[in-house]
Amino acid sequence: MCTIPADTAQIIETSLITALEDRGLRKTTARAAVTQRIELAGDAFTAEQLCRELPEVGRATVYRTIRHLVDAGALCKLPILDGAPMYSVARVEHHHHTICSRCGAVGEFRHSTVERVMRSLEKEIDGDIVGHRMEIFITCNQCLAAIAEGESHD
Amino acid sequence: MCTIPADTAQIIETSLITALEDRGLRKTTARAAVTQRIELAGDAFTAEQLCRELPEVGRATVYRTIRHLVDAGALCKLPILDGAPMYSVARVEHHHHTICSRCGAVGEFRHSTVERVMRSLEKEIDGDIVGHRMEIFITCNQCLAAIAEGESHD
DNA sequence: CTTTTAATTGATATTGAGTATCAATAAGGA
DNA sequence: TCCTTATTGATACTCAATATCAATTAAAAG
Repeated sequence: MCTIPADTAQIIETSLITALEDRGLRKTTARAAVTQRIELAGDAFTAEQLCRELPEVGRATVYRTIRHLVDAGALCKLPILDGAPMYSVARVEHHHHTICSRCGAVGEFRHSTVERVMRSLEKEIDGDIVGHRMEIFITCNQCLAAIAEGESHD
Repeated sequence: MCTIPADTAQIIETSLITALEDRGLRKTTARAAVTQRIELAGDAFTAEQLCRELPEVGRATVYRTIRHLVDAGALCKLPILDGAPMYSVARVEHHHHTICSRCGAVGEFRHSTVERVMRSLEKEIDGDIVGHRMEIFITCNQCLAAIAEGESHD
């Protein structure tokens, strides 16, 4: 039984739910709630966060929907060094991520040089390159400001 | 009570156990067994693999020793996309990893261009860069050979 | 609109990785 | 050798994620 209240249940035509439909999956109330929430939040999130924010959707369904979105290439799975992986909406075809090591905010960037590095590495590497992953750890501007603010109060 | 048999218990002066001693940690039979095993194996490994291979050492101790080695910078923790992280001995100061997506073999490489890319990214990125991580997914030469072998048998 | 069929859901149980606890034990300096 | 403190490891626990499976729902067919 799906117990999603009417206001949450409203199905909005979005790219995430479309990504699921394109894979032959049904457009259900639960999936609409999950994809909508991801899109409205904007930020990166963990599976458990989503579960907490959507108590009306079962955990199993939240996890399944996330997996489908990752399989569809609509979400990126970011393995964090400690703890559960984070997910962020893939807005551009191929990109990398910045992660603020103070607040956890995730950003996206593209850089043509990275692709060029890959090609030049192909000679050095003992096999065929099939993919790569790169994360840059930063202290974001907001956190830098917060730190400066905190110091000025001493 | 430590129940490590005599042959496993032999304490060998190695860089890993030294890394622990340098941090003021005691040279114990259990830690010697763990570090020795890591060095003899050579390959990357998961914590659970180590536990299975060293049933005479308690799980808690295996996990604690790994954590100490990572803290000391003697081991690299590699977050794998699915499942438990892998660990590999850090042989050079700063480097990146290749991971064979077929057999899981982990290699190490350095590339000066990666550092140059970091510097050039500093302008584009919204904050201070404090670190980065990069993994290249490959099909290693052994796997390429195995695939070719398999195909020739059709 | 109703029927039909297969996909989907979600409460629950289960797995698996990793950590906390704490009494017993071992390391290593005095 | 003794003494103090770090270390160990059996156990219980937490947390993330998955498997199970009867009840429910989507949507295609009639």
